[in-house]
Amino acid sequence: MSVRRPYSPRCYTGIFMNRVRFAPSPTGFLHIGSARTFIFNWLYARHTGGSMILRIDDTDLERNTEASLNSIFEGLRWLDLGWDEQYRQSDRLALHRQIAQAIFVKGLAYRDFTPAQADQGERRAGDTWLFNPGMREMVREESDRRAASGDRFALRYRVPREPARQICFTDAVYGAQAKSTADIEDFALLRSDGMPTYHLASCADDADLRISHIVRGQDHLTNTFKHCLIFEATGVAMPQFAHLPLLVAPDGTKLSKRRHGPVVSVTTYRDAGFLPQAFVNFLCLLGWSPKNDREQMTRQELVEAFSLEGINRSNTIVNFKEDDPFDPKAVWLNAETIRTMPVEQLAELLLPFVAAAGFHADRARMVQITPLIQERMKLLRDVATVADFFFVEELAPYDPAELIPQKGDAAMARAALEKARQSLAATEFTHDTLEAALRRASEELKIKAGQMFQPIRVAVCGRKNAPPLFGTLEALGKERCLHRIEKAIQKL
RNA sequence: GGCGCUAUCGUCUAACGGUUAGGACGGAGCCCUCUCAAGGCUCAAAUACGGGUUCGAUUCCCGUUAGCGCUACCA
Repeated sequence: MSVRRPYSPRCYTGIFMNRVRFAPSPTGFLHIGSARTFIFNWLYARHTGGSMILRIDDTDLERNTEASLNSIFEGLRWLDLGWDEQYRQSDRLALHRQIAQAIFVKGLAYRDFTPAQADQGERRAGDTWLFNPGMREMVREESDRRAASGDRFALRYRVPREPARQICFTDAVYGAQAKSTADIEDFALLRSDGMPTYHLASCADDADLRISHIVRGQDHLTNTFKHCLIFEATGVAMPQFAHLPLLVAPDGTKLSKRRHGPVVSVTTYRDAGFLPQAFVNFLCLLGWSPKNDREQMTRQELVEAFSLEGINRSNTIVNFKEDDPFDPKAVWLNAETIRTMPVEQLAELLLPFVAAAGFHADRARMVQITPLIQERMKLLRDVATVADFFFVEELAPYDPAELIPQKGDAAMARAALEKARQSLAATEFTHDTLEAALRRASEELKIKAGQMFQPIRVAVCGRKNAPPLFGTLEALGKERCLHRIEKAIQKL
């Protein structure tokens, strides 16, 4: 968990410094949509030299879980972006109640003693509900008397009616927005258990933390009118809003764990061997573009290129399938990142995946193997399927027919392997000498080089498709290669 | 139902009213090549529909359709 840091000196330089926040509620694992929201906030903060604030919005006591909180921190830590300040809403309840009270005292909110509706299924969607009759108009004396007598109530915002008026704001992404108060219901500020609702807590904290830009999912676009009313009632300046298009599944429905499974969880990508840098790059491209056809970008390039103007307005499909849970673009970006990574660094990252697959390799060994598999991996976990034969003593059983070369037969395979055994036994195991020796051997046998190499490849790797032969032989070492060739000859 | 938002290749997207509608991923093919990759080249693939405005609409306006979001003490 990140330590709460004091304001950096730069923050003292002025009240005009941008302040953005990411405010997840700990009611589930870190969702990729949330991760994208975090990233966009972070990029905006870094691009403008502002501050990034993490605020845990945990006012829903019923649904909060410790596991979920851990998952959020785990996911954010993996993204490796960091933040400047950290808060927890549940530490700030006094502030929320104080703001609610202030709104109530101004007459802009009222007590609603109607019991909470448990039977929402009964309600027909046809009705437009605005407020509970009798509650909005209740005289203050009666309201006070019932409250004093212990009747439970929710505190509701008294949305202006008769005359209704337009609530307006300008969204940095969606442009000018307006909605009549005639279409806004008297939303709750405090629940009957005294806990603040999301709307109240969020606005109170945004105001108190002097958030300058609220960058969040488009599902909040219509909620923003309510938030405008709260900011107005509180008498603070409104922040700027920027709503992000939603991430949806290939069928167009909202991403959800229940329907779409682990593909919506950030840790799934981490565990499969995505690199945070590639994953962040991928998420940035969902609903934002630098408008210059750039796609592969470093973190620094993203910070420099990011702008709210580059954000799109339509929902974005995360293109996963039942049998292939990862968006091909994400996989490609990851593979590109793997390919351009320094060998030592990649080798280091691969070690835990090797261990997770039940193999053993030390750092030096991994550094030796990595160049051979680097451009053959899309995800770090692929090391288990691409390099398995480097890690085992005895190869898993394979079909001896694989040993037979193109346009050849078992006799040719046998001749090639026997020649190889003899030749390799007398050869120094370095790439160039191996190549020279085996090419010479194929010439002596009067067969094509490819017909010579395939039986050897299958003999030492246990399959036809494998890394380049000479480097592989070198990495495997003479003893092991000769042993495997011997076993292959026996199979024929 | 009400209110709001959105609509360019399969997907992510570009195109301050004038382009053969561009790029990327994925797909197909060819080249390279010891297999597989990687790399190079090529191809297929889009402005939801209908009206306007305009000399000219992907672009501006209206409508239709579709999708998404919000909608009584979830966030």
